Amino acid sequence: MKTYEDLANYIFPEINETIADLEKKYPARNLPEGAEVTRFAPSPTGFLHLGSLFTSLVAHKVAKDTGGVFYLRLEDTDTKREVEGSGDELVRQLAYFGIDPKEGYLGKDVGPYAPYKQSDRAYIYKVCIKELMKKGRAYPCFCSAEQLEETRQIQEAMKMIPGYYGEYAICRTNTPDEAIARIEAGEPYVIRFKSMGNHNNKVTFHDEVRGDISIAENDMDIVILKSDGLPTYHFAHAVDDHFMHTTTVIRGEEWISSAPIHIELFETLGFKLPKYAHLPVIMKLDNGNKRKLSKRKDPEASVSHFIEEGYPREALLVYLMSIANSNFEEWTAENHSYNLDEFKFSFDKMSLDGVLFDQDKLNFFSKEIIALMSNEEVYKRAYEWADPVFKSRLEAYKKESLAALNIERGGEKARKDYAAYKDIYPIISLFYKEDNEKEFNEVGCQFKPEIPSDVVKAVLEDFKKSNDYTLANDVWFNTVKELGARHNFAESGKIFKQNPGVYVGHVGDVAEIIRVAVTCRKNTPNLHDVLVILGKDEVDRRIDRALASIK
RNA sequence: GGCCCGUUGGAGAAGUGGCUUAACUCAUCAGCCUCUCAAGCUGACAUUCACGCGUUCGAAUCGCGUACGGGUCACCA
Repeated sequence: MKTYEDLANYIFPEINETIADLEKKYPARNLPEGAEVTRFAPSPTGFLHLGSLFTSLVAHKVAKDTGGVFYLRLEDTDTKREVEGSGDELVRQLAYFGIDPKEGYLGKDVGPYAPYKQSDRAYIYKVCIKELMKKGRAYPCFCSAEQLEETRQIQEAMKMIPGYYGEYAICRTNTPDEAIARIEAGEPYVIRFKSMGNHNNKVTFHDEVRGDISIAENDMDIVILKSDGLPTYHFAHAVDDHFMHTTTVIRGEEWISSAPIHIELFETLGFKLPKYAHLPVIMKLDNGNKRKLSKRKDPEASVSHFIEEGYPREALLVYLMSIANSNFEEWTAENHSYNLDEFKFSFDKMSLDGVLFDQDKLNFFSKEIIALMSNEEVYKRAYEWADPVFKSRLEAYKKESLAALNIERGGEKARKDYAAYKDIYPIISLFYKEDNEKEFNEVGCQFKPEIPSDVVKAVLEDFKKSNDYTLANDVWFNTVKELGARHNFAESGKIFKQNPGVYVGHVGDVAEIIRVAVTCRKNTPNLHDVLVILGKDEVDRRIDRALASIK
């Protein structure tokens, strides 16, 4: 007649340590009162999700604000879904956004509570499971997937709660002798937790963002060790967050419903329950319905999308913080700052329901942030982001590019042309000869059809002669007005409208003729700036080209 | 379907029983400014807080019910 102790020793002969030994190995952190230990615990199944960036931003911020520790733990227990190399990619992308854990799995283990990769922690989980088994709170289960599915169907037909619990947990009543015999016979098995909970009782826990939540107690004998020898999320969460001394578990709200499992696990293992903060998910509107951002359907679900589009890291962070704390936007206005480090985050300023991802708002913040940078900074960042063609232009036309990026930069009324680095090239390509040539060949110079071509010609020829680049903008523009007057253009749109039939057009039309001739576009930044940056020779060259094209 | 969470304008929200004729930001629309664009400025945009009933002298704020939305019910996290 074998005991559970015998069973535990039979299954885990190599485990000699106990939970008490682990406690000594991973002692409490030495941190001041109030310092929070948080973590980001992604599974390496693909690239960083926007929601994960959101969660890690908050976790990082909480640790930073309180002088605590933020670490990264890699939850790679699902070997089937694991994507090769995505763990390192995750770390890299996080770093791009300034979320740089000092501890954890950072390409390699860094810190005193290593290993930080769950697949390297099998031994630790087994120590805990062995102890649980000795107490009769864990047992091997031999039920096959088919068997499980069958009972689930029976339960559903009887309108019972589906799952492995109570009388349906058939393996929990196996004697240690039976269990050993079946293992000996080579039957595959998992280890389940023996729950003592009662579904009719409620368990209440405190959530940092939602307040008290009460849910039915857990009564499921959940799997804690899979047949591949790795733990399930629930068990790994309890063990790791305990031994790594996490003080606040920050995770998505999809975990709320499994909190009772975690609570029972912590209690049974004799671990102190951490604080919990369940964050709202980021959703999008799809045919009038809110739904969670999906990595497959929505490019914006993946953080790499924003990197590819060339959004400044600050923009995304500021946008996410505006979702995280409703008072953040007011704070930025009052303090004239987008510096997240100076802002104090708090859980009770967090919205409770899932927010819709708002591209317009992101663009708004991004335009503001780019407008606040120096032209050198924008140049540098655009260069880092650029594809080979844009890169080569930035190199070949460094002076012009910097000048173009400097047009109406700075001050309260700064231009806000760019929401992302990808917006820059299409606008400033007018300064690049090759691109302008291409544009000329494709669209030519589309002058206003109302203005006779001999007038256009005359204006351009006159402009070539009379234009003075050394004048300041307003003075220069007066010379344009005078030029217009010589060719019967009104000096303002108002005068033109008041005297129908008297003029060929007004200054605006004169400016447009020059603009179109020089840039092949109807919309550009301030003409004077454009001309000065291009320089007399290039402007004359383009005007001649335009003149030659007029029939 | 059970359980949990939520519901203030197109979006994010402030609001914690009288100060609310419901802040602020984005978007949208209109006007101004203006050489076009981008900005900037001014104004418009919820007589109403999902709906119903109730508590109260008084409710977006409290209670109950209904509806709707989201989450979750794996050897996935």
